[in-house]
Amino acid sequence: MAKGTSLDPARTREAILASATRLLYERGLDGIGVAELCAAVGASKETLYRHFGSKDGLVDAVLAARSERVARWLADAAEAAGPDPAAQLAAVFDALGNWYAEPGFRGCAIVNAATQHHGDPARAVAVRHLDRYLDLLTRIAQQAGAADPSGLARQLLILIEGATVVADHHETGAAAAEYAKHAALALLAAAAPTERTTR
Amino acid sequence: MAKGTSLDPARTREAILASATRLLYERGLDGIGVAELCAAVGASKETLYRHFGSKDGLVDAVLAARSERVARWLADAAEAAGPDPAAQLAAVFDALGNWYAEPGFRGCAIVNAATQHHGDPARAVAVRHLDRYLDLLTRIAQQAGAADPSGLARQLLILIEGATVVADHHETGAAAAEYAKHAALALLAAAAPTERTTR
DNA sequence: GGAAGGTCGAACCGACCGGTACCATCTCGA
DNA sequence: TCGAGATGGTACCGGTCGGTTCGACCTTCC
Repeated sequence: MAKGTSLDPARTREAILASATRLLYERGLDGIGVAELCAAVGASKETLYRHFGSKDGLVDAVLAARSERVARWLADAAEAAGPDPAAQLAAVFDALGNWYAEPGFRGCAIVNAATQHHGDPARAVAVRHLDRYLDLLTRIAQQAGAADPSGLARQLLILIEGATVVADHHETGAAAAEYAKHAALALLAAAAPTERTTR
Repeated sequence: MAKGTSLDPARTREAILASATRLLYERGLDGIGVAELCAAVGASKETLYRHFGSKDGLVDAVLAARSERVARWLADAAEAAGPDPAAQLAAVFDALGNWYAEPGFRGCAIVNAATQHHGDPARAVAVRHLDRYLDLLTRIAQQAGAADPSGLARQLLILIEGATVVADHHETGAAAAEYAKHAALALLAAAAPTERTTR
């Protein structure tokens, strides 16, 4: 990018955001400095600091955008599986499995960030992120006619996060997602003994 | 500790190890420097570097010792519950729940370390740590007469790690452990339909 | 044409990092 | 009594960090 070649300040902001999202995920929040971040995106530090105020501000923006994107991606995967709750749940874990198998997979960026910067505001983003997951899972549990949709959703959330951790630190590829999927379907079947959906 | 007051070099090493274990867990691997670490334990940097060679060497020693301690703690909890596999599994998650409820709980130190320093050797320690968990869980699954003990153990591992993550980043206290325990017992019952153990 | 504003590139700042070197001090065993 | 060894304290090193500032440049709009 040439010196004053700015088609749009918003465009610059998005370019920084996209590059930072990738690099902060690959290297960790403390694994890359502002200087290198700027060099990678081709922006100057002044530009970055005018758009985001500080490195923490940039991290916040990255995490918030990523949380929203990931939650929508999972919800779309569930919706695309049709009306059957079991199929929706299977689709969620299949989507997770594809994610785990991607070459650059490093666990959940939001959870990782909350682990690295254990205080605020990364923690708040993580809580909100898991709440988004719970919303989706609770909806599926309700559609399945579970006796305790909220409780089942929390169990399913534990399976999702556990599979993500195990896929990152122990298994390779989608194996963890497969185990978690079978566990999730077993729990769903046990919680909603009737075969038909509530409708 | 006064200047030359050294009862035993091994004692000094253990003191550094204990203090570093606590502080590195509370603040994160990159959240505390060698200087502050030394000040906290009352040792000089020269002493620390003579015992551990480098900060990474200290971290390795801390993680290895912690992994062994935690694995033994969980195995003891299971053993203390008697011969019934379901009771052993319940005891494991109850122990986890007590851990989650402790004031300074910050997730699994080994997994956190592997997340922060994603490369070696923290990753190797994490793999070994999860293998220790798998050993215990496989043993329980076998005693329960599960058709696929290894597969069930992997599902249970996912529940443990998921509960730990959720307890750290979303729930408070032992709630996550309770949900995970009920899920684990349901999976165990489904995998080993006969009520009696294989013996 | 000219002012305004976004941008790059680089220099710079103070703080902190991991790691090394040196020395006075203390304990212990010969 | 005296030397050997472990230690605490301190100063220091090169490097990197997040963040600020400044000047030159380019584009856009009036």
